[in-house]
Amino acid sequence: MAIARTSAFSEKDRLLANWSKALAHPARLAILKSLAARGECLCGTLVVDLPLAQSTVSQHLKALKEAGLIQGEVDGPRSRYCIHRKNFEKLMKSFDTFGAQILEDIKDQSC
Amino acid sequence: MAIARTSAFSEKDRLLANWSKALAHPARLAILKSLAARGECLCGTLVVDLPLAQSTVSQHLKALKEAGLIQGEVDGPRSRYCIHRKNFEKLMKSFDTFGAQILEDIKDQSC
DNA sequence: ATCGTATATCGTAAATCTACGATAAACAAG
DNA sequence: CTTGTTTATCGTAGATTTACGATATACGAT
Repeated sequence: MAIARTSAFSEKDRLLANWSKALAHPARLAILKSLAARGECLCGTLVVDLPLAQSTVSQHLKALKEAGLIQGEVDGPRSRYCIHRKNFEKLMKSFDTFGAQILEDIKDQSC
Repeated sequence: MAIARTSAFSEKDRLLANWSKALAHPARLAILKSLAARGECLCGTLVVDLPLAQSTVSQHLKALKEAGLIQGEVDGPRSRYCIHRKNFEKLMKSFDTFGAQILEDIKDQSC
């Protein structure tokens, strides 16, 4: 972004845009799917699943965590992650609401 | 991005990530909502709705068009845009499928 | 205490994104 | 044909993203 102009938009739009950004990389989608399929899992497990360096995976995990979509707990020298169910549900609901409104609005349009 | 590594991921994930990226800016969300609410509309109309310069709005429109979420037709010296209903429906379906799978996977998990 | 393992963070480079003004292009109107 | 209007594109600056290796940190094990 340049000279972040985002403050000029609605809170709702900014939130949804932020969540979209969290999903806007295939590695992060893959991480979410992996976490869901495996239950909770260690960073190291994700690293072997992904074609990325350990530090890069760690960075993507941080992004997902900051977006609130996953949570992590320390387990000895390891980190165990899992999906933040409540927030993930909120995310999906937001998308759904957004999409439903659009589709409702255009349902009688010719274009 | 650096040295785009995206080719290493599944086609599906890349597609959804790409769509997410299209939604990952409040201006583009605002444009989609505006287009839906107004039916089709001119670039100029969007410009007055948004706190952005004309060239910036045009850039966002281009991004949405390249993502397939809107379509535009030339109308004299103007451009008239509207939502690409079919692709938008696909987008929503993709999100829904993705989210539903995750939620299904984690439904019995304690985390 | 030392060593090994797992993960986060730092530093950095390249790519991309976002924004703007300036300009080009396309057309209607006169 | 010239003028004015509308939109796209170009050039550019600054911020952010993505990636990696190297290092720091945290802890278990010996």
